[in-house]
Order: sequence, then C-alpha cells, then structure tokens
Amino acid sequence: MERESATLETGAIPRSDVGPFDLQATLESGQSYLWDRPDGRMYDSLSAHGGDAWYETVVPPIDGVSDEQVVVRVRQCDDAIEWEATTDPVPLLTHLLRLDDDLDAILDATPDLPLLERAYDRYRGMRLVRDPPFACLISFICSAQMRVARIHEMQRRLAHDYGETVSVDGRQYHAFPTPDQLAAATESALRELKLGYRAPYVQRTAEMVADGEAHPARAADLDYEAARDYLTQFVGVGDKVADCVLLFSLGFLEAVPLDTWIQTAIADHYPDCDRGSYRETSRAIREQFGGAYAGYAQTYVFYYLRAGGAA
DNA sequence: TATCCAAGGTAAGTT
DNA sequence: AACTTACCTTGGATA
Repeated sequence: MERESATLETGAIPRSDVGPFDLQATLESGQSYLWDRPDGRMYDSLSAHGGDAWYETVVPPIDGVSDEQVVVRVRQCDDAIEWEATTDPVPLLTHLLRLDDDLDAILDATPDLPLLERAYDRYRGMRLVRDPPFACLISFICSAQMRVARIHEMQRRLAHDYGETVSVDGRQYHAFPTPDQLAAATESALRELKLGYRAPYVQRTAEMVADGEAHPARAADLDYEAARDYLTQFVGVGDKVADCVLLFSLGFLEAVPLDTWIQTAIADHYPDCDRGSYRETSRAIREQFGGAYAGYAQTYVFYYLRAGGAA
C-alpha cells in the first residue's frame, strides 16, 4: 500500500486570526494521539517549552471539511502558525484544532474556581481537538491503564503496520488504518504491537465499524447521554472512553471524562460531586464546571494535574 | 538486582 | 444495580 502524493505547499495563519493559542499544549495534553513530532520529543518533557517544534499527521477525508487525505505539518511561531501540507489545510486545521472556538469567551463563561483559574492561567491558549472519529475511538480504547507516551506509541505502531504509506517530498508518512485495514488484523498480531489485553477490543471494534454495524460518528446526532450510551456498544468502550470520544472528536464540549486525575481532583476539591455512579458523578462535576463547556475545564485540569502543576 | 506498583478502564462474573 | 476480579505491558519507585 503505497501512494505517491504531490509535494508540500507552505503557508501561515497569522496569530491575530486565531486569538490565544498554544500548539504544544493542544497536541501534547493527552487529547490526541494522532500527531507526531519529527524531532522525536513528543511527551518527552511535560513542562519543557515546545518552542517552535513541528508536528505532523495524515488526516483522512472528513465530511464537509476535506474530501481527500491530507498530509499536514504545523508549527507555532511568534506571530503565526506555519504550515506545510499537500493541499491548503487552513479549513482542516481550523476544524482539527478548533481554531474557530472563541477561547476567551469560553474561559470567561466557566465558574470562578481556584483550581480552574490556575490551570487556565498556566496553559491559556490550549484548545480542545477534533480528532477523526474512528482513530479517536481506537486511541482511547488503547488508553486503558496506559501512560500517554505509550498510548501514542501504540497509535504509531498501528499506523506503521496497518495504515497506508504516503510519500511526500521523499519522506514517508503513515496514515491511521481504516476500519477495514484494522479489522483484518489478528489479536495476536496486535498483541505483538504491545497492545496487551486491548488487542481483541481494537480488532473487534474495528470489525464492528467495518461491517457497518455501528460507527462512532453516528453518536454525533444524539443527545449527550444517549450518545455516550451509543458509544459503549463498542468493545473496550465504557463510559470514560465514550466521554473522551465525545469530547475530543464529536464536539460534545460538555463531556467530562472521569479518569483517575479528575477523580483525584473530585476527591480533593469537589467531594460533594462524588455521587457513587459514573452517570451521577458526571452530572455533578459537569454542573460544577459550568455545563456547556465543562469539557474544556476538564481538559485544562487534567493537563495541569498530570504535568505536576499542583505541586 | 529483584520486586512491586500504577498507568487517562473495561468485561465478565458474583451477590 | 452495586461490587470484585482479571487483564498485557513497562518504566520508575522501593527494598
């Protein structure tokens, strides 16, 4: 599977067009595992300044945004977001990195809580991402009981072994595998990629999507809690992973994935929100974090705590 | 050097 | 419906 593409075009998005933005925080905060740093320092040092590092990925066609596969590289400079891509990626980057969000308005709309204030101050400019749904679903199935650097490594291996190889300007890029490509994998082969007990989950979920039995994108048409229930039909997907897909791919900004870090934050800062069940605790913390944009608050708090910001 | 532990949880079995 | 337990693998902590 190899395809020859055109060469890379180049361009830039002026900073003044997008408002507050932090590319490193956006792409290394554990929301997306689908980008790479060609300098090999992805997740190397949580707090080290990413400076003007390049990030790159291969994006599948996305309905209403781009009708073809795009190889895109991006980096943040002082006065612009520079890009290199196989076709003009500005609408695509706007979609993937939520450059169309009015971040100041969103942060202003969240409640005045000390923990949120500190997280927002530390990483102001971080955006939520809009990952392609299938890749996002697989990424977070892999995330169970795993460290972020290893989740990222798994996705790299999946792309390398099962995705299309694209050559651009003499360099090779690996697209994330399609449902068909991943459904054809065997459990033992996926275990060799160090997926562990997640291997059969990934294969069977890919098969469900490939067969047309269900598709993560279909959850976008449902109300929030119904959408979460819909996603849990996939193998290896419980409430937490479902919330991640809703938040990081399908635009449900109210979703608050209850991971270990947020559960710690609830225990330490918002004990009244612990209602026993996922469903009720989720409702409580969602309300505590301001409702419609609670997912933004969750993601800032997650990154802040995981990066040791509380220390 | 050996052992233990936890990492962005979920499925399957029990009560 | 709530509660247990097993599950792959590995880097870093502890003895």
